Amino acid sequence: MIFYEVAILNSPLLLTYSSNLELKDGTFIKIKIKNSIKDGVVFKRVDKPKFKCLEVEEITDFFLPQKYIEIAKFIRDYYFCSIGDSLNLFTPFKNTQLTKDLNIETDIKLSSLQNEAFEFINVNDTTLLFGDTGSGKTEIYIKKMEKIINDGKSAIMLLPEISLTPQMEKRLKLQFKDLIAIWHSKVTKKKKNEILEKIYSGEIRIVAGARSSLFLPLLNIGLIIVDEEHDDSYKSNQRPRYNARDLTLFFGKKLNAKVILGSATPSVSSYHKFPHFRLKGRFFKSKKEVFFEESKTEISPFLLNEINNTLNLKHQIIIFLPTRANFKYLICDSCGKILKCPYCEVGMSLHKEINALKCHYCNYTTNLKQKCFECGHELLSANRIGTSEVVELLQENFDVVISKFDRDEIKSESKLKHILNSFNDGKIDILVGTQMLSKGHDYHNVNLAIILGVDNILSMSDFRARERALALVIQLSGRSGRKSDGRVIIQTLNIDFFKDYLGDFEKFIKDELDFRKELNYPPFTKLVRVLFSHKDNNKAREEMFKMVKNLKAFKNIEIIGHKEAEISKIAGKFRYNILLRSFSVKDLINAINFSKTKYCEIDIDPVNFS
DNA sequence: AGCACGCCGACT
DNA sequence: GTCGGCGTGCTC
Repeated sequence: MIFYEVAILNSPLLLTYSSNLELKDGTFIKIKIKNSIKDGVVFKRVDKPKFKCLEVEEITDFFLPQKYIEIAKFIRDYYFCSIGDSLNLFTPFKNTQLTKDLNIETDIKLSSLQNEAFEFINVNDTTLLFGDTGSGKTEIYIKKMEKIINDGKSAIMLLPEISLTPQMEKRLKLQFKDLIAIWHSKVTKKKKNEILEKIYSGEIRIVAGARSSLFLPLLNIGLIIVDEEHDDSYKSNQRPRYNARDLTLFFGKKLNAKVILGSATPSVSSYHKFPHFRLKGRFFKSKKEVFFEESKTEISPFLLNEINNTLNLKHQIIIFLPTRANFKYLICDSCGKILKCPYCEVGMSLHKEINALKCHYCNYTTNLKQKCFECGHELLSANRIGTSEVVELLQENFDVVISKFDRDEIKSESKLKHILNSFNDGKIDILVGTQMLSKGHDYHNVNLAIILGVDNILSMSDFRARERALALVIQLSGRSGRKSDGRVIIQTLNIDFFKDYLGDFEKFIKDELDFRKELNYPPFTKLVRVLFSHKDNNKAREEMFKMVKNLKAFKNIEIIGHKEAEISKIAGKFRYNILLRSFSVKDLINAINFSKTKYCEIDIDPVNFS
């Protein structure tokens, strides 16, 4: 009998099992635990233990190569999860892969500037491709992928889930035919299995997809591209809270693959860390005019007039708002309290079209209440303005087709395709939407982009609020006038900020880096959030204090704050946060390892502080 | 006494 | 994670 330590997938356990056979580390097996069959991965061979142990139930032909196990260990150590949780991210390899020599040719011709970028990528392990909207980043990606395929390797291209646009898909499929697959959460299980079989057989050599694509079993990866690298959706918001963009660099080093990070509005930290190539200019030379309206969020007579003029010219309009639904909480006219979710400390959002109140954190839904929860008063009024209300308001003023474009409206991929097609075919005149609007969609005939409520993003208590707000406004502005002249109207009380930087994001990054250096913020330091959540409020608070006390014994780390979370309750659990900072990653990780308690969740490099 | 529920510790 | 043991507390 040979004994093995086995990592149980999706579990903190590492248990010992036996087998007559010699098993390689990384072999996927089935084992019995408390009389039920679970999936496990052979982690390492061990000596015969003192306790009696069970035999392995089944040995599969799935496995992870040694280098991937090393990556999994890194994820375990860096993001503070069990090896089982870390291994669970990966889709295993299967012993049938074949490598085929291929010679493909795309019909992409690069401009001389694009060729310069191509050469720049060749001489650097990691490149930040800082290219304006429409400057031709995708052509460079395609050309690079073509070369990788002809070198006998494979490639992964990461995109934010939401920006896996039908256009991008069409474009890649046109160039790479059956060599490429698209992978994201909305692909059906059946389709995913088909894709996997083709990855195993070597038919598929490129995957373009959301962050989970990084963990697919492509053989001999030579290139990993992270498009829209600034996007926060690369960060997972469940354990392990990894950031796929950051992990890409570790994958690149381990697998000896080239990494390209691309964005028109790169993150301040990527700009600081990696050599960049600047791609300026646009293919469709067009004029763009930016106007500011110094006001709070409202559809003003000025905006109505602008909309009217654009419609008269038979052009289309996009209108952005920062949150879905009506972003509208009900407030009691008598006691002034906001109607809150019974399970979360957040206001219930008004969804008029289904006559309901919804909690955007736990999804609790209730009928539209007529009375105040607190005092029973019957006159409730709403503050703030959301997509539904804008649609309603515009519909009263204009006899045109107006569609919503947010997470409530776009529930499936077919719905996304349908609305985008209708919009590009001119069947819809105005699109009113949230962040979704900004994600790389190619609207041909949009001449007016209206940006509302950006001050809500700018004023968030988060050191990246300025970066996020400016990037969003630039991305949205890029949606207007892609093939003809465009107008952009920004409603804000912070005109100076946008005026200074809208035309020069690089200047913003440089100023912001000075600012962050001064204030000891990333990328000059490392931040960690530690979250405590428990249904017993006292328990959650006490656990936080326990860890704060433990942490005080360690040097070179700073406890920036420890307090009740901004959203103090979600789904019935009370929440507390500790925010830590250090110049030394090592000291920080060490301190956490020796201070953490059972109920804490560690969030390294957080993007969300609430 | 009998049963439901929730907490906690073990699982190899 | 998930299961089962056990203690608390309520009902018959």
